[in-house]
Amino acid sequence: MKQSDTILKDSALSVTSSRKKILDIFLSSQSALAHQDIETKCSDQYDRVTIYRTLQTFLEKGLIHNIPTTDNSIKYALCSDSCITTGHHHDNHVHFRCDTCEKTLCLDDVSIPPVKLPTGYSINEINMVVTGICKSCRK
Amino acid sequence: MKQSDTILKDSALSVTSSRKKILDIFLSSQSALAHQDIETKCSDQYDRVTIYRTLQTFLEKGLIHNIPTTDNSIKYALCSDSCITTGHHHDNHVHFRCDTCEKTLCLDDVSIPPVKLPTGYSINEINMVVTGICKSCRK
DNA sequence: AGTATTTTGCAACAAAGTTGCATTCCAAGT
DNA sequence: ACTTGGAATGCAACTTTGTTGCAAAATACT
Repeated sequence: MKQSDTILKDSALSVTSSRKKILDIFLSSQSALAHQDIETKCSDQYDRVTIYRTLQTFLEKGLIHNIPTTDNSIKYALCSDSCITTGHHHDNHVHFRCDTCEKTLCLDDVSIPPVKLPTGYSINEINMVVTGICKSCRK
Repeated sequence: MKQSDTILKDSALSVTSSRKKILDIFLSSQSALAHQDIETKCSDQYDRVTIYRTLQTFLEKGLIHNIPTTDNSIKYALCSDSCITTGHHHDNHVHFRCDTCEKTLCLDDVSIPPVKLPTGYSINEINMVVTGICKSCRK
């Protein structure tokens, strides 16, 4: 696993303690995180504004991608390695939200099936979020 | 097209002017609406709180469904006729957000393609949001 | 180490959403 | 049509979430 320092440098970002911390939180998290989650995990170590700006920066640099939700929050998740290194974004995987543990996961191995739209529509991005019960909660 | 009165009664909701108004707004709208849109279209005729509660009620009764977004808002759209009358929810259609006009549409005729998840995951709901350029903006 | 540039924290603000409660409105039965 | 119980609304106050400007601090580069 890459170190946060290296990842930041590779993305042409200066290495600051808040960025490292937030990136580490993502690296060690199994599931997608909302701004609020980050704030909690930082144990109020950093200013709210800093977290907003850091997430914004990470998004712009393609370190993380966001996942649409229906609960007025935005979930963020690390882009996979290939996604980071190539620079070009292709979040072609399905997202899963568990109704039980309420975690949102990237199913990196499940790619979004093709869909055919009526004539006249051109496709830029496709997002697929599946809800249900996840593997861990199923047991 | 059903009258708002009838729809409300069919859903066992008492008929009030705010509910009728909000339902009418949905009935006459081509695209999905956010809370803010409703507020604007009501021209401040009703309290913000009333709109929140009305949308909540409509959601619970299955009159409308919500569409996930990545911009910290929730879009709501009318459920299709069959969806309303049967009572049982099956928003099996694809949503489209136009990057140009920024409207979000229900593509009622486009159903979500099946997706296969790894063993252990059970599916409850699937949401698919496609972004791109819509028919009207394409011209 | 010194310095230009970025990043951060603070303060103040704006917007979005929630809650409790008194008042008003609706619908069901007479 | 009138009454009345229960539901819906509006208001006020509040919490949470997100934004902006600016001074202070940290970073990267020579």
